[in-house]
Amino acid sequence: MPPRTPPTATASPSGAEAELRSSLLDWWESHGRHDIPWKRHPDGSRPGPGEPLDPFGVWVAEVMLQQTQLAVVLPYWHRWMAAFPDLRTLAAASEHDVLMVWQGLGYYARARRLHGGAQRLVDGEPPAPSADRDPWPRTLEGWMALPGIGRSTGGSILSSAFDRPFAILDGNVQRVLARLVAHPVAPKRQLPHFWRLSETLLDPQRPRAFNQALMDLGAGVCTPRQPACGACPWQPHCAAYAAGDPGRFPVKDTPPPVPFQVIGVGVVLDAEGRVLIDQRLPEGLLGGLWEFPGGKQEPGEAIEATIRRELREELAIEVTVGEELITLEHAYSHKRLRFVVHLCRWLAGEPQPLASQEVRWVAPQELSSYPFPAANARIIAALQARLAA
DNA sequence: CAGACGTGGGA
DNA sequence: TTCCCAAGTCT
Repeated sequence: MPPRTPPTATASPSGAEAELRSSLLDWWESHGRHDIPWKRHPDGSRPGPGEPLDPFGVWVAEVMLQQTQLAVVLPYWHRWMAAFPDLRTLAAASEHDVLMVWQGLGYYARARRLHGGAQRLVDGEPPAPSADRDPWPRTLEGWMALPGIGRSTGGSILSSAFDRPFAILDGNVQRVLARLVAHPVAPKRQLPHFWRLSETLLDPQRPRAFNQALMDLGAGVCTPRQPACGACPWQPHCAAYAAGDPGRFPVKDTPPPVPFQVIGVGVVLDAEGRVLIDQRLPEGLLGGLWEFPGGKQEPGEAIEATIRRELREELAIEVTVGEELITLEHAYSHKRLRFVVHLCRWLAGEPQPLASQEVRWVAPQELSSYPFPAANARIIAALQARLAA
């Protein structure tokens, strides 16, 4: 039987919304994710309507979840909460320790902003007569004033931690709503429209459950490819389903081409067998992480010459470029790189941080106490294997 | 507004 | 293999 309800979630008054809310929440009760640790009390019980959850755990989770799937976040969240169980612990931590725990999760500005936000919240507390003053914002403006918190993450935190009625608009919600109304334009081009839609649908009586249900629907049923429309509580109301091709929505813009570059990397060893690493500048790509030095190959340049030149320009050292250790390719969101890594022998010059925050000679077994990006972790593995042989 | 900003998983 | 993309924010 074809869908009977036209795509009028926005236009029609409360009747259609009530049906959408109740059908979604009924579905969620039996098919949603109810085992998410930051959405439960410390004793494991589910929070009742209006009951607050630990805002710190929710905040950490929602930042980790930006552009990152739940399954990837879970182990990081557990490690993070073990290392920094509360706001004050995080605020007092060093950026080095913060990046160590975040290492491998990507988008490292999130970690720096979370750290900075914690320090701001702690500093914002008045000096101490009441040591247990609640530092947590209760308004969207309050959360969005923190670094790394936009409207969607702010709404997620307020609805999740405090069960307050604030809408969300992540990728899941954009996709679900775009299909529900068969929207003909890419959501990112008309965000205000989608925000209004999300706000209109939000159940003001159960905002925490509704928002979570919407995300669970997008993550598990209304998936990007091959949505499971047969399992969807909104199938009778879905304009994309009625149109016969839900996979056509949301409409997407053509992505820009990603540039490709070859990077020459030197694993420089001195006479004592120590290896040279540098800490990247605090902002930008992989900001604050450590790495093996190197740089872009220029047109017509041999890779050994690239490595010699980059180490001269960025560290003011002279090296002999030896055998290849490993070559690996790595795709970032906006570029693809091939790292050609050679073992090098240090010849002369005290290393200077000309293009980095700091340079340091370390024993190979000490590398595990520095935060490295994923591509460099593979270089470390190759180095350890080589040294063991 | 368009581009920067990571990584791992799935088809 | 290659491509897509996932619980976005900042500039």
